[in-house]
Amino acid sequence: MGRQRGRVVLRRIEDRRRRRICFRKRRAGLIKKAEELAVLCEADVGLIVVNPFDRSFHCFAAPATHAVDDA
Amino acid sequence: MGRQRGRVVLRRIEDRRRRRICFRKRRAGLIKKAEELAVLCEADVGLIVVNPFDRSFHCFAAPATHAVDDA
DNA sequence: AACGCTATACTTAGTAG
DNA sequence: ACTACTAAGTATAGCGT
Repeated sequence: MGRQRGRVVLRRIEDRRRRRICFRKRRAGLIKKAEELAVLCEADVGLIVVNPFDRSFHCFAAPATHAVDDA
Repeated sequence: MGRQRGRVVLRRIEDRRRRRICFRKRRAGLIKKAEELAVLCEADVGLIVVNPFDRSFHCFAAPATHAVDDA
């Protein structure tokens, strides 16, 4: 079980089912990384990912998670 | 050498120098992940990261890397 | 089709130059 | 302060459920 040997080839995944699964997993990973960058380094990060299967989209904006100094 | 033991704590890095180094490394990693998601899954991805140290920013838009069917 | 597992690949915190 | 190295942590491809 587990992953097979071999590097990830940077090319469109032709098989629709595998592409869909990969999308779901990597979108989650990307959003997590964006949140981490924003928190760890106090950076403003904006991210939008469009789901190619149903055209819905996920949006992430880091500034909202910062403490706002509006004194 | 190498990394010390311990999980990454999701909290602002207080030391400025370490925060700066972390920012550069993680921004590069995040952009790479965004590109991979776009190519592998043919998804539209938009990303903007503002450098908290000089307010410059990096922008990434995935649709530009897709083959555009404008026939 | 979505969720859990896990072997393997990838990222990165700290160090050295 | 940038580049390179590398140990250790993290993400994920393929499989099973």
